[in-house]
Order: sequence, then C-alpha cells, then structure tokens
Amino acid sequence: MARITGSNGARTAAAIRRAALKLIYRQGFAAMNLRDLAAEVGIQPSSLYNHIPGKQALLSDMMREHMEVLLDSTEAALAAAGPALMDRLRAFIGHHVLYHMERRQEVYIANFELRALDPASRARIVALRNGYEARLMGLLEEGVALGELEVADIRVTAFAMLAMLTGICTWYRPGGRLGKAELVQLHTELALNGIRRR
Amino acid sequence: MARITGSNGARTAAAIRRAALKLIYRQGFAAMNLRDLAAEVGIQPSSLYNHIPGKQALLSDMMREHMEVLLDSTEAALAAAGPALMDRLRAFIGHHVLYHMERRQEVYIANFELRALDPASRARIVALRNGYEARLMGLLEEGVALGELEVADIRVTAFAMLAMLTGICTWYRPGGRLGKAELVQLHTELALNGIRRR
DNA sequence: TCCGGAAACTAACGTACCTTCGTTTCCAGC
DNA sequence: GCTGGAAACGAAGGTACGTTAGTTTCCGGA
Repeated sequence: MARITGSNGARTAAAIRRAALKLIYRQGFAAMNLRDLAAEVGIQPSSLYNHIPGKQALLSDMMREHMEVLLDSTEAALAAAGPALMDRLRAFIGHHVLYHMERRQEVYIANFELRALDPASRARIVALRNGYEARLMGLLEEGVALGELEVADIRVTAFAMLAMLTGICTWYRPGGRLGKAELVQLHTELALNGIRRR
Repeated sequence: MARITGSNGARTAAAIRRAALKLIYRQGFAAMNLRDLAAEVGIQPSSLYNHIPGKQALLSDMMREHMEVLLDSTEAALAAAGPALMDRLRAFIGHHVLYHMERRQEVYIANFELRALDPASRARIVALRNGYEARLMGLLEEGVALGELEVADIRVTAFAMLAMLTGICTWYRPGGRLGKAELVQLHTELALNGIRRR
C-alpha cells in the first residue's frame, strides 16, 4: 500500500489540526501521543510528517494561529462598535465571551499549554497575549479619564475581568441550560457592575 | 551504598510532595518524570517507591489532601466571621483569594490536572469541588432571599466569581507591586460590586 | 547491645514514544 | 499519456519512561 485513493494534502492537514485540538483539549499536549493523533485522523503515525514538522511545531503553529484570529476578530468587533467608550467596552466583553464559548478548545489550549512550548515560541505567544490584555487596559483607562468608570487598579481589574470572562470556557457546553446570548448578557453585566461609576 | 546517614521516612515523603508540587506546577503532570522528581528530592528514582505507590497515586493523593485543606479552612473562615450574611460572604471571598495566593501551586494543579486522574479519583475530587462551589451558591441564595444581593443567575454568577477570584493564582507572585492585603481588598470589591443591590 | 524493618542503592526489564528511512501508489500539470 | 512530486505505507532505530527486583546500610525500639 502507499498513497491512498482520494487523499488530499490540504484536507489531511486540516484534519490533523482538528484532531490535535480535540486530543490536546481532552488530555493535554504532553499526554497526547502521535499514534493516537494519527489514528484519529485515520492515517499512520509516520504520515503525519508529510504535513507537520513535528509534535512541538504543531502546537506552536496552532497557538500562533489562534492568537492571531483572536486579535483580528477583536479588532473587527471594536471597529464595528460605536465610537462611544461604553459601546466599545461592551463590544470587547461580548466578543470575548462569545469567542470563548465558540472556540473554547483553542482558548483552553492557548491558556494552559504555554508551558509546553519551547522558549522562543512561548515568547511570541506571550507577546500576542500581552497585546490583547493591553487592549482592555486601554479601554479601562479611557473610561477612567472620561469619568465613566471607577477602577481602583487598572492592571488587576483587567486581569480579574479577563479571568472571569475566560472562565466560561471551562464549563460551557452547547445545548446547556442557557444560550449563548443569555450568557453574554449575564457576563457583560457582571463585568460592568464591578467597574461602573455608581 | 544503601540507606543514607540521616535519612528519615517522613522527611523524604514530605520532600517528595514538595518537589512534585514544584515540578507539576511548572511542567504539568504528564510532562513530569520520576527521574527528574527523584533528582529534585536528591534520591534515586526507585527510592521513590518506598514512599509512594506510583506516579498516578501521588497526584491523586496530593489533590485529595489539597481539597480537604481548602474545604476545612473555608469552613473555619466562615465560622470565624460574624453571623451577618455580608460578613460571611466577605469571609468566603477573602479566604479564597488569600488561599489562592498562598497556595497557588496546589490550586493550579487541582484545577488543571483533573484530566490526568483516573476516573475514580477524578470523581472524588470533582465531588469535593462541587461542595465548595455549592457553599458559595448557598451564600448567594441567602443574600438574594434577604434582599441584599441582586443576582440574575446564581449558578453562572458563582462560576464567574470563582473564575475571577481564582485567576489571581495565574499571575500573582510574592514580592510584586501589590501586597496580599491590597489584592484581597481589590478583589473583594470587584466581586461584590458585581452582585450588590444598588 | 542487638535485631527487625525502614530507606536507600544499583541494575535492569519491558514498553511506548517521536522520528527517520525507503518504498509504493496516486494525482495533476504539461 | 507521461512524469514528477505529493501523500500514504511498513519497518525500525534510539531514547526515555515507569516500575520491579535484589541488595545494602542505617535507625530505633526491646
């Protein structure tokens, strides 16, 4: 046997990403092995190397792509919002929650597999994440300057908000008691109540 | 060579726990290997088996012990607080934040290594964690009944609060810009502002 | 002081993992 | 219709891991 009828490079590469996402999310990167990954894709372990340089590179590529999508879609959401600060803040929060529900596997991996990366890749990902956090801090600062927000400590508040909003991807499952729109609404109010001027 | 001068069972067992905590926190359970663990303790890999039944049991024992400490110290903090609901709620939040700063390694592991456990151990730990979460939900319900809190959804709110408060153990380091007391204060206000009746 | 067991050592077993190699078959552009 | 490269295969190399076995030395209670 050799090349299989109907095989296609792009399709297999995508299947590998999808399978890796599922397995890393379920077991963690270190616990995932390439035999299981190949089996999930439906090919032999050695065939993986036609599409990826190695196990490590697979993870860092996936994480970098994820961070870029997160940053780009965040910018799009902010651009689509009105110019008023509170509109942009609501857009940021709403987008964050929605994104974390819809791509909770990518998010979970990006948050908790940083330590599995080689130092160079980690530095790149951390830089992207810092940029994301800085975006929220900028909005908070703006709100304070405008007198619309009351924030004791920008940095701690931003971290606390992000932790709260990110938490949803540890328990949310589609088809649960509450729908996405309701959860976005609930989290937006919880987050804003914590900082809104009274 | 054989038994080393000055060796002591209890001391070595404690050193193993301490070293495992450090290594699992840094690399994850699956990525930690017993050779590195033994080296960190200063003994040979096989000597570990004088103190632990195996790698898997080490993790589940550590996690169970951690959850019991968390639950017990929470009860103590609640008992020490005044009878008023808001006092107990503040005690819960303050204790949670402080505990998560002081034992951030244990907490981090307990939160993110659940998937590394065998199903039976995982069920035990999850049950303990559910009890902890239920404790907070109980306080929120009480507050709503008393008219002191405004909570749209008890369950989601409790999860959001816990995520926010737990987030501190991902970035807090002793000796940072803010002290423990300040961080407890900041987080308490952020959490309460989100739910307090206005 | 003596002795049983605790606690360490060295050596090694079997497995499982990531990766490489060489080969074979299929697809696509000319 | 040919042909070069893409994409799969089977087999295996080399390492690292968890764990066991057997042995040796030290501690602490009688």
